[in-house]
Amino acid sequence: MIKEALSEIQRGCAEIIDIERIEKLLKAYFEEGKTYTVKAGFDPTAPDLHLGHTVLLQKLATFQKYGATIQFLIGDFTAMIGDPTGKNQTRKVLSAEDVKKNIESYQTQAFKILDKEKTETVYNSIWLEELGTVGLLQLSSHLTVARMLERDDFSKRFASNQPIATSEFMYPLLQGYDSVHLLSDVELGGTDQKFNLLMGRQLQKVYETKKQQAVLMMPILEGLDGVQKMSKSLNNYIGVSDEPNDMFGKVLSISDVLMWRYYELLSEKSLAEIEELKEGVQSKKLHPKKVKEELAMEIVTRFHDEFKAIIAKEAFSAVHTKNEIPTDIPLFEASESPIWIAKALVECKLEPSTSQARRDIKQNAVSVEKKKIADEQLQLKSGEYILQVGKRKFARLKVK
RNA sequence: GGUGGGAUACUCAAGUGGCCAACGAGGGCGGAUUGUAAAUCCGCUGACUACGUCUUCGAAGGUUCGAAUCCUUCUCCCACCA
Repeated sequence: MIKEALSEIQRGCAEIIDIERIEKLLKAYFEEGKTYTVKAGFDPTAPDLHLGHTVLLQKLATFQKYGATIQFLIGDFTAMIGDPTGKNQTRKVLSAEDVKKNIESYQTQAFKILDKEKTETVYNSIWLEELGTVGLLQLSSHLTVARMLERDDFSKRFASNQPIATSEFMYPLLQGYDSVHLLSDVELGGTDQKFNLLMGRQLQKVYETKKQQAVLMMPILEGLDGVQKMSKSLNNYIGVSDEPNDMFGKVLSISDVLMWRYYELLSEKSLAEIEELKEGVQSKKLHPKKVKEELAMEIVTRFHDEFKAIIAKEAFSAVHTKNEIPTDIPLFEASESPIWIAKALVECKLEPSTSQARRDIKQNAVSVEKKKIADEQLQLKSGEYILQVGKRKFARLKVK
């Protein structure tokens, strides 16, 4: 029982520090029903969650299954500094208002995965504001500049003469202090958080809390391109609020190699099952596309429901396999009649400019009513048209 | 505070008076192929109903028939010294 739980917890992890402690916590839970706390911090800067975030959330949900209470820490105070991790630039400071605004949307999305009953939401502004200047100075005496510069991201920035704000040095200390205050048993974070996470351990010791949190690090999920980390700014993400059709399509668009990564980190299937699928594909008993579809179904079902997932799958196959036109295309109304095709494409937001539209027409990428057009001077007279650019951009246009 | 160097399109990076809407690479987009996979090949990649016009090379002025390129001022960044 404990073993099973432990292996489920270990799955997909990049690194675990002090796994013995986790084992002890599990033992206490199974044998005596004792619960424990798992802390995870959230920087309320990105109100739109994507699958990269859910890797961590899913792991938290696993802990909840095995007796943990999640300390869902909103870094409303630290967000005002901005986590320097992985940044090569000083981050813009968020206003208190922005922070507040983001939290709500963040949580509604997070509770699609987490069990609300076993989650305790805490805000670090409460104790960090109380800390005061004296407390802050005491806290900062526990970390030397040399130690701080050991950190990869800082040392790189330092070496390449990029600015590092003094406040950024405070970030790991404050995050660590959160663990002191919350008496966390375990803390979860991304691999990029290692330094910050370990700081919590160290500070718990310094402040004699009689706890030393175990640290569990999850890998950073790659985005759709398979190379860079999933992020909104790189536009390579699958958002938890994406429409079913979009979500399904995006999963299908990832590469076969990346698919296994997603399986490991996002699927609920057991590792054994995944291994079986892998072998099936390798021995050519299974078509990789089928396997990918299965993953897409699972993900869409999680964030929407099974019915919608089935619809999405059908819509996908209609459009891409049978080459039909999707049913849910946006409708636009032309500003004039007749309207020049290039202008029409811009008005339907299929193209950013008439120049681009013309180029695409030249390249044989534009269809009207499923027929490729070659004449870039084409005028659309009154009627309704289905316009298409490339393989996946559609719009319906009404010309008066 | 002193002395030098730099800022070019989404990113990196050429270009030092006309041949520059600006080499090249990456990315992106499109076409062929396909499973909206990978790999490969080809084309496009400032705007404008366009063999032309307009706006772009940190900002503002100036010199010139003509400037990304020269001059002046300003802003930001960096190096070395203090």
